[in-house]
Amino acid sequence: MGRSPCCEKAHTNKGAWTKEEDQRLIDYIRIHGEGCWRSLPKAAGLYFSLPVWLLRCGKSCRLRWINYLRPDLKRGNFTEEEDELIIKLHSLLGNKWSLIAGRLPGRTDNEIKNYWNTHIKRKLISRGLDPHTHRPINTAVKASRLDFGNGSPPALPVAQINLLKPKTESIVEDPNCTSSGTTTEEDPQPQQSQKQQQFQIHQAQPNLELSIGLVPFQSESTRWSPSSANTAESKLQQWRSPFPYTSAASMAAKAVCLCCQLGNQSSELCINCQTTNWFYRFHTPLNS
DNA sequence: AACTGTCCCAACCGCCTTAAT
DNA sequence: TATTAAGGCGGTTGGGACAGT
Repeated sequence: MGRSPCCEKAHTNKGAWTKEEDQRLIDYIRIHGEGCWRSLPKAAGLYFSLPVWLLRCGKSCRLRWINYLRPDLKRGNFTEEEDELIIKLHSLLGNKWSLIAGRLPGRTDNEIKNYWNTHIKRKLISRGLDPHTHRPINTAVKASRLDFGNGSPPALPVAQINLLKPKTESIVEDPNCTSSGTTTEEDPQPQQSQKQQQFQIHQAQPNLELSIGLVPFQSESTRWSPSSANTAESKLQQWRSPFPYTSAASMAAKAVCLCCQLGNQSSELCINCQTTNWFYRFHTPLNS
């Protein structure tokens, strides 16, 4: 019945890896390649090997290889370009670290996750942006009241307006707020209850999950296929596909310009999007 | 020098999905 | 088809490094 266990859990090592363990793992993967972590520990002599008992489960081997030993890892500090790209990708994908890592060659999901929690969060806060929602912290509630200054929102193509329609449920979790509960830098809650706030914001704001379809010039059928439309990967694909990006910076910059295009079809990078990750234009009068 | 607090990151934990039996 | 464990992922934690007192 079922699979046989890869190792005896009671006899596995935990904690920091030794150089010897690392070397055995590297040697094995150099010869046999990645994959089949299940059989690796025994084959690599990491499991029940004498004279030194080095006991690691396949899961631990995989983690060690992916996050630390892989030869294609970049190491070193993140560049400004990488910072911005991570911020842009996070605004689209949320805490999908593996997807974000997939767009940053040489970086691991664990590395990006750590870097986000230790650096970028603070960076966004210092810019006055909520690291969960990527919206301006102080204007979030005010902006939710749909004050468009001249009394009407910026013009959007009809198909895009449909995509931006809020869901019909009265209270729905913000899809961009599914991140960890570890953050402690939250602003103090105002008098209003959280549910009331969610309701109010949700009533007034575009559905961010849907608004991610940043592909104004694709046909409706290719942009919104029901089977794939809701996955983070498909959103990213939709966002990325029309442009042959040549660098992280151009990729990130183009993403912002796309946001502008939602409103005015202009290829110019608007100043509001530059400073507020494009949410600005939906919440605040452009000329105020 | 010793202590304390903070930062950082490697590694672990637990859950969900996929695949083997 | 049911069962079971591997694989993969995001969240969390432990401990070393460092700075300040």
